[in-house]
Amino acid sequence: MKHKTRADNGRDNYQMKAQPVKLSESQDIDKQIYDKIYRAIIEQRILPGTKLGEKILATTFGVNRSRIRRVLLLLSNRNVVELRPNKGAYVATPEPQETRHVFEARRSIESTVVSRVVERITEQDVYKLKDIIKEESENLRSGNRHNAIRLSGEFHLLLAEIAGNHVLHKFLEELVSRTSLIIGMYGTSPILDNSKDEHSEIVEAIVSRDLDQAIELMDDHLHKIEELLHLPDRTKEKVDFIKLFADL
Amino acid sequence: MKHKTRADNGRDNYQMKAQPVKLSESQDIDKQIYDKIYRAIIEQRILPGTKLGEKILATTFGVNRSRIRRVLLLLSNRNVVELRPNKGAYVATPEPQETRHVFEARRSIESTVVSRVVERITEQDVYKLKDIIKEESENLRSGNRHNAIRLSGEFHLLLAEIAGNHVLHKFLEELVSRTSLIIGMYGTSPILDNSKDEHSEIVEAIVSRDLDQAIELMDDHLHKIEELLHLPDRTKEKVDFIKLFADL
DNA sequence: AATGTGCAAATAGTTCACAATTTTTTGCTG
DNA sequence: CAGCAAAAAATTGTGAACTATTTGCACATT
Repeated sequence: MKHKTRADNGRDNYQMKAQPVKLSESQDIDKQIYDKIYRAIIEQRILPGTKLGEKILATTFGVNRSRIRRVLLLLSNRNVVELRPNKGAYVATPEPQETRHVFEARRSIESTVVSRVVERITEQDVYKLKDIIKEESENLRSGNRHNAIRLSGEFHLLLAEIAGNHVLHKFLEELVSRTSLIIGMYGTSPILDNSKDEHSEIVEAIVSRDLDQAIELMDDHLHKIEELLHLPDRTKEKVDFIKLFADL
Repeated sequence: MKHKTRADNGRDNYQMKAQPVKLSESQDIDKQIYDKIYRAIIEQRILPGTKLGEKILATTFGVNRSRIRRVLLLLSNRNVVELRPNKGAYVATPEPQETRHVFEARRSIESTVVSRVVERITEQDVYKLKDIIKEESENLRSGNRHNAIRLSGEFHLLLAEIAGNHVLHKFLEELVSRTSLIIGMYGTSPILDNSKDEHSEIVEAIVSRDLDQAIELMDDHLHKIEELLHLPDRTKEKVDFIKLFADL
């Protein structure tokens, strides 16, 4: 009961500051650069293993090298970029083994996501989901692979958004991008082709509020992608000493 | 945070970094500082909201300020620290709402973890788990709260390690530390007291290979913690405009 | 031809001074 | 002495110079 005279002038003082919120400039710049590099990687415009030199990136984006370093550090923290000390930053090259872990994690998280989505989905959300699927198949038909890849990821991320759990959404963001890298390395063509239909089925199950069915479809979908990967058979594989000992 | 390689079983994957690799020196320093700050936070030696000044940290650890900045950036990327532009770094202060998301994510991930653990657990693992539980209750009895908190988290992380999925382990690491912060802000005393018994029950269910029971116990355990939190009722709360708009 | 050595260029990593911003202190006024 | 404003101090943010390490290349050696 300390704020007695809030009726008149007190209140106005606070609200004066309201409008000009203006996020800190430099944080924005960092994020923009981060997003651009991130996007280029997950759309497979830059392939796994490619070196990301600091200088060239700095001049490309017209910023100081230290900014680039900061961004690369964060990208590496999300396993999209690999930082080799004194060597530089490289687009991450997921190991075949990593695949199992990533997909298991995805199944775990996305089944929870689907449960929440079944509870919370609105009509508007359905439109958004169908929009993405439509775009996905259009881009696929017109041969725009880059967009198709991104969109097939965004379908899953939109679900996480609808689920309304920020934590799960953020985790899934990382998993989706790692999946992109994995597909970039070991993917086969049917993966993207199947994707859009399976996405449709999942949406159908969700709108008919059939939780078990929706979860199962999601699970199958993720299993199928994993199975369609062409992982090198490590037992028969000829050892690539160069790569193996590159940094030891 | 650290897992010394389990000596024997190469049953999975990643031998984590063999002996003579010799990490780049400075990476090591960074990690040490990161761990120290991290630990201090999750053990609640530094409370949520505390400012982490760059200069004081730099002199404390006897390093350059830029090193501290790098570490703080990474800590903020894991939601343990909040970076307010031009203001500095602060120990994160989780919102009540965040709690729901964190616990939902934990239940999702840890039920998967438990499934894998039931499949893979060895006798040795059981010893390790029981060791932690024993230490937990000893520290609790002797009033060493800091250690008790950390150990109750490490129980869950050890399970994730046994599960053998690095991705889930890393996610859980973040979730456990955020849980520590949440308990630091909204925790009530019974949380830690119950913890060790519930951990024991979970281990029992796991060793008897009772998957359903194990999952249910884990789920209940996490639910119970969440329920024991004393979250402020946001709907009745008077809005503090000053604080709310402090930085806009 | 394959391996080794040394040097120069390129690249990554660190440091530090200064710029920008916030916080604290001080001093003034009613 | 409360309230405000200007000045001072402290802190965060940036960029560029400097150091350290790696890489590429020419040339020498066996």
